[in-house]
Formats: sequence, structure tokens, C-alpha cells
Amino acid sequence: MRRRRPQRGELNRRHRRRTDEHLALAVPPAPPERSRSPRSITTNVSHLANFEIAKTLAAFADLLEIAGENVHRSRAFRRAAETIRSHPESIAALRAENLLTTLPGVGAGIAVALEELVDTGSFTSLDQLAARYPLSLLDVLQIPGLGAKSVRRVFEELQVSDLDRLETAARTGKLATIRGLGPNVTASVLDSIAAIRRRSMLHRLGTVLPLAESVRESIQRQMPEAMVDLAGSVRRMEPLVTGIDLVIGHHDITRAVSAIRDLPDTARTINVEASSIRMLLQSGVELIALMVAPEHYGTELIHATGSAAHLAQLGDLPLANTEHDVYQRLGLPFIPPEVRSGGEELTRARAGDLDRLLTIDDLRGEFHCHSTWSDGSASIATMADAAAVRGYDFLAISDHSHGLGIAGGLDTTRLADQRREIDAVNQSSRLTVLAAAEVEVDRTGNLDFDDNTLSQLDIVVASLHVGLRQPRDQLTNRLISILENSHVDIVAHPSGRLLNQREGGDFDWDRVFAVAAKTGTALEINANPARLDLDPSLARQALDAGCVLSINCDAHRPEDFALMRYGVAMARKAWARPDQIVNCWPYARTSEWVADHRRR
DNA sequence: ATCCGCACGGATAAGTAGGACAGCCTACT
Repeated sequence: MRRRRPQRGELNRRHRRRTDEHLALAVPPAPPERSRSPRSITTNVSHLANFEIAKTLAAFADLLEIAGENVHRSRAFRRAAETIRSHPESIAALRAENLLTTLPGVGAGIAVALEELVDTGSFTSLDQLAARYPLSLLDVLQIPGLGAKSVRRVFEELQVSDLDRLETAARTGKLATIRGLGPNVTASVLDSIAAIRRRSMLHRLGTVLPLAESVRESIQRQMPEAMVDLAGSVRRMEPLVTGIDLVIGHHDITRAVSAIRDLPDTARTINVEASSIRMLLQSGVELIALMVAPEHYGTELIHATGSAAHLAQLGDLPLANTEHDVYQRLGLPFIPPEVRSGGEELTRARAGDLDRLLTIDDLRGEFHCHSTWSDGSASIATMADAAAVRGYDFLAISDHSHGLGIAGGLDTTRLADQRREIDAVNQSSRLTVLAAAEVEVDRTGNLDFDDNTLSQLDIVVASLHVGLRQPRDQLTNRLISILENSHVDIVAHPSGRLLNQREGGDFDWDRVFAVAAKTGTALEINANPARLDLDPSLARQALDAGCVLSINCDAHRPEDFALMRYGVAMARKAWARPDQIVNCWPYARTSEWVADHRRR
């Protein structure tokens, strides 16, 4: 068995720019505008929020890397940044109590930097380094294909210190004169700059929803008699969300305001109006709470939930205290927030389609997860137990194949060893453990295992992890050849996107879905909040084309099975019915389906 | 720079292929 590896909390190690989106909020009063986050790394000295401190440490770590200094020092700062980013209490408060070194990864050196940072808004070694390498280089470092070495080189040789100058250097052809950067890189740099400029400052749903729920519960605990609900993009379960929107139905606005101010992880108040309050949390997520009269609660909640397009379709809303009543008076059944997109939900609601929407209870198992045999952190038995606790009937263990070396992928020998362990676990397990693999598709479209090996697996999941930036035709043909391989049952995270971090591949989805529908190969909705791939709009297209889908958490730890709710939300947004999701079927039907398309 | 096992010095997450270039850098979970 491979040695256990430390888990990386976040896939992205570089700081990201954030932008904002206007929020469709309720009727009177007009909602406060969300402002842009400060562009500079450090801001207002005395009230630095944890996310700002974390961002500064991470920026320093990146500058160290660009400067070519000790990599371990850089990693130490990056590790400390991660700790602080997810730390629930205020770091500024910890500093006041001289407890900084109690944070894991914060020793004497980083503590000194932190003290200075909290007290003055910066620290000496950062200032010195930033004098040599401007902070705007960190934007350049975000460009895929440009690592620390290349960033330093373009800075020193071409004086490229920010994205604008990078763009100029690329357009004038100067960039291609740098060692290691040819015409290909130049072309993709221009695309990436455009993508980064388009990139939003939205947060991942998986980051915000748990926070939002804990805020909601905390306020509900303080005001048990109030109605408190999440609203906005979080309630609609958008893959990327603006922040936390909360509606509080209570007559005593003063109490509601103080309940919010007393929340444990707030960093600062942004503004307070007659019936709304806007706060910044330590995590950098904004909270907007709207205090409304209980008699109009339902109407206000629908308004605050949006979407704007859904509201436009509804027209004028009657005043009522529950959402159900509002919809009823409009002659509609209750419309779940996930499908309030301003698409076909009214038509579908009238046609009775809402009753057929998938729910989390429809899931009977999963086909894509990992164990310590590759890059998972738990044994097969532990993963199986966790799946059984969720009430699943089956779980396919799909560890990586050897092509993905970085994840400790299995060769055929270890795959056979693993099969024996799966068989053994099955003897005592409460659910059926299936032998599967997440088989790597290489750049030319070949799978890691031969047909004979594949045919012995209960489920074959195929994934593209490399070469996702190939041109459209090449990429599409590569995926289609995998769909046409009769041994492949499921294609995992088809687009390869990482939300807020990496665009998905440029596939011709019409062609892909047409082939998948014909071959009966399932496409995945990956429930990991970093992916949520297929996106609901693509999943919807796939279903319309006649494809079947599979929703999987891609769990690397037992806790990851809890991510299923995100996958289910995406499927609901795509109007998926249980009969279109292969892991909602009884396993007997699934194995028929597998046998069926393998017979082709 | 931090942590750990020991009291100062060694380890820190891994391994490979591809692109552009001629030995280096980056991306991938």
C-alpha cells in the first residue's frame, strides 16, 4: 500500500482576483450595492480580516518563488496562509493575545511578520521584496503556462510587470523571444488574459454554503421566533455565488441587527440601512441580511432569492407570508430555488415536471471515488462504511490508473492486488463494493489499460486530466473515441473545468452528446464544489440529447460523500429525473446497462 | 520557515510527460 499523503485543502495555490456581481434583492428598500474588493493587497490597517492576511502571506510566498528564494520558506508562508484562510477566529484578536504561534505552521518567524502585518498593514520583508518584484507580477503568475521562473524572466528581460504589459509583449511578438516561450505560449497567453479579465470575483458554492448555513443557524438560535432563510445565489445553488444573502422575518429590527453583529466570524460592517445590514466575514465572504415584516415574508424571500429572470417571469408578486402562498396565488406550485433560473420553470411547473425532479434520496450509490490505493486518504473498507452510512447499496472504488503518476495511479499488477482487497471487503460489507478504475486518457486518446483489463472491471470511468487545452477538434475527437470504446461506462468531469481557476476544455458538445447518447456512455456530474462538471446548462443539453448521467462526489475521504448535495442540485438545475441518472437505478439495472453497451 | 525527534539537524508531497529548447519549466490530483 502506498504511504498516506497529506491532503491539500484547496486546489488553487495562487491568489485569485475577485469581482462582484450585482445582487437582485428584495423590494423596498433598495439593496446596497456590493462594492469591489480592494485592489491592493493590504488595506485598512486595524481591521484586517483573515482572508486579507492570508492573501498577503500567499502573495509573499509567490514573490519568494519569483525571486527564486528558498522554496521551503515560500511553502511555509503558503501553508500558514492556508491555515489562516480557513481559521474561524480573528487572527487580529489572536495577535492581541500573543497566541499566533498556536496556529499550525506559524512559528517564531511568521509570527513576527504577522504581528507587523496586523499592526501596520504590511511587513518589512514583504515591502523589501515588493520593491524588487512588484505585486502586479502575481497577476502575471496566474497565466497558465507561466510559472515563477518565466514570470521573473519576462519581468527582467522585457519589464513585463503586469497583465497589460504582458498583453503588449505578446501582441508585439516580444514574448516569443524569451527562452521557453514560443508562439504557442504567446497565443495561449492572450486567451488566458482575456479569460482572467472575464473571471468573476464570485465564490465557490462549496465555500459559501456551509458558512451561510452556520450563520443562519446562529441567528436562528438567537432569535428562535424569527423566520430566517438563505436567499440569493446560494439558495439557488449556483456553482459560483455572490455571497451570503439572508432574509430575517421579525418586527424587531434592532435585535436582528445585533444578532448579526454578534456573529463570531465577522470582520467588519460595511454598511447599515433601515432594514438591511452588510457585513464582511473573516473568510472574505460578504453577508447581506434583509430584515422584513413577517406578514410579507414569503414575498420578500422570493424577491431576495431571485433570479432576476425568474422574478421577471413571475411579474408582480402578491403579498403573503409564505412562498407557497405567493406561488399558489399566482396559480403555480412551489418552485424549488434551484430551478428559478428564468428558463422554462413556469411551463414545467404547470406541466407537473417538478414532481419528477431528482432528490438526494434517489441516489443508490456512487461510481467514482478513491482510496489509499491511489490519492485517497482512507482505506476501501472505510470508504465503503461511509457510503453504507449514507444508505447506499453500492460503491465503486475507482482509483487512478498509472498514467496519472502524480496521484499514485495503479498499474495492472496493483489493480489486481486491489481487486483482491475489494473482494475481501465485500465479504463483510453492508453494501456491494464494485471494482472500478478512473482510467487516464492520454494526449493521443489512448486508455491506460487494455481491453482485457477493462473488461474485468465492474465499472470503467474514463478521465481526461492532461491535454485539456488541445484545439477543439482534437479534443472532441479524443473524447468521442473514448465514448466509442465499449469498455468505458462513464466519463468523469467531462469539461475539466476548475471553478474560478481553470476553464474547461473547448469541446464541441453537440457532437459529444450525440455520440454519448448513441453509445449509452454516462457523463458525470462531478459533485466536487471545485468542479461541478458538467455544468447544469451542459447537463441539460446532454439530457435533451438523450444521454444518461452519473452523479459522483469523486470522494477522496469519507467526509466527501457529503458533497453529493451539490451534485444533486446541479442535476436538478438540469431538470434531471431519477431514471436519467445511472446511480439512481437498482444495481441490477446498472449492470444490465453496463453489459448492454459493452456488448456493442 | 516550521516541525519533529531530540536538544541540533534533517525533512518538508509525489513523478512524469510535453513544450520549447537544447537542459528547463510547467501542469496534472
